[in-house]
Amino acid sequence: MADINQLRAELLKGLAQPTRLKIIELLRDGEKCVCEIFPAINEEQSNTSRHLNMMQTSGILSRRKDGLKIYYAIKHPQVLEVITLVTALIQQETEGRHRLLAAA
Amino acid sequence: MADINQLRAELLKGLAQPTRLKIIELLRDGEKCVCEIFPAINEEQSNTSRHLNMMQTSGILSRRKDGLKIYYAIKHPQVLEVITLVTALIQQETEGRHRLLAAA
DNA sequence: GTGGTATATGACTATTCAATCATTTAGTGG
DNA sequence: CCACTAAATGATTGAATAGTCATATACCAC
Repeated sequence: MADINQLRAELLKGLAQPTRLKIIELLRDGEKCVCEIFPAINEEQSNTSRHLNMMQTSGILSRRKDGLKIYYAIKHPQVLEVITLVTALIQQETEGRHRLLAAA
Repeated sequence: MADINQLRAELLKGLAQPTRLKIIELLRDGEKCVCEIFPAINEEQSNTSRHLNMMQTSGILSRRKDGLKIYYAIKHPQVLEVITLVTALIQQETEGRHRLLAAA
């Protein structure tokens, strides 16, 4: 019996990192190769490659080979929905804190 | 200008851990005190306390004091929606892998 | 074949994280 | 005051993580 929370945690860990979130944002408008991604997010090629590989393994990204280049893309639209929800959550939190500050 | 991806990553990190996900599952049916939570998830009191504190700080849980006891609860329903999405994602992934295996 | 470009990987470092045990703090009731 | 219960915290350990640099691998064109 695979521990569902273990699987959930692994998937979520794939999203819970700023560099990886930057990559996902970049891939919103379609697949890109590594050579496009790493300059766009201003990270080392090797570091970018590791993050991409990690997200592909955990099912967040898909990978397509075309000659020399390897194209990565967001595999499931739900990933973007998760980010939307998280963003809304942060906004609510921020508003809550502002309300507290204003009341103080 | 606060880095939105930094904030998103911090929030997601609060969810991306099996013990914390177990706690969230437990809190689905309402607030519980630490003394109820740690035996239910079979973790040390101190470890449970750290996770609870961490999730409260990152805005995932709310905290209420009542005498000796401290009650934690899920603060925003979106947290549960995120978990629902992630679960659906995992299911799709698992199905995809089964299809590949069947085809092989 | 050579040379060049794209990606992945090995080795390493510094940091963060989860967990444990012992202790402390805070609240309750006698 | 004391004894007791609930929760948090200091100190520590081992494992995981993100990042870097150098190198290896894979593919293409000549």
